Amino acid sequence: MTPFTEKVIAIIQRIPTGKVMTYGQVARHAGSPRAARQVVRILHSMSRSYHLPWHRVINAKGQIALRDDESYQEQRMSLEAEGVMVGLHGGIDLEKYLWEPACMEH
DNA sequence: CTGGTGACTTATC
DNA sequence: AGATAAGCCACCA
Repeated sequence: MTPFTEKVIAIIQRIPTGKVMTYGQVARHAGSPRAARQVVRILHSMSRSYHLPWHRVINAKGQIALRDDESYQEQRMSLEAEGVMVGLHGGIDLEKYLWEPACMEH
């Protein structure tokens, strides 16, 4: 287990219910602003082994990263169950649901 | 070490 | 605004 992976896991586990984070944010808080893609790989690898709320992690466009897929429906359902309103295109109000661990942007 | 990869991100058309 | 291209980083074979 690498430090970066541990950080990413820790950050994702700290996402509160009803909130979401973008891959870029997770990567930035993990120490590597450009490692969003690596975050994706970690989610793929760890989500099945660890108890990670991967459905609370979305892309920078504020939409569910997955396309029309079973996993997409599952993620969308999970988010709605937590109070996050998801549009037909997986659109999510980042202004409302985006969560920043330290709120250092403002 | 080299190359491949990925649920991304940003910049250009 | 939607599509394309290139960049980017950590991990793995």
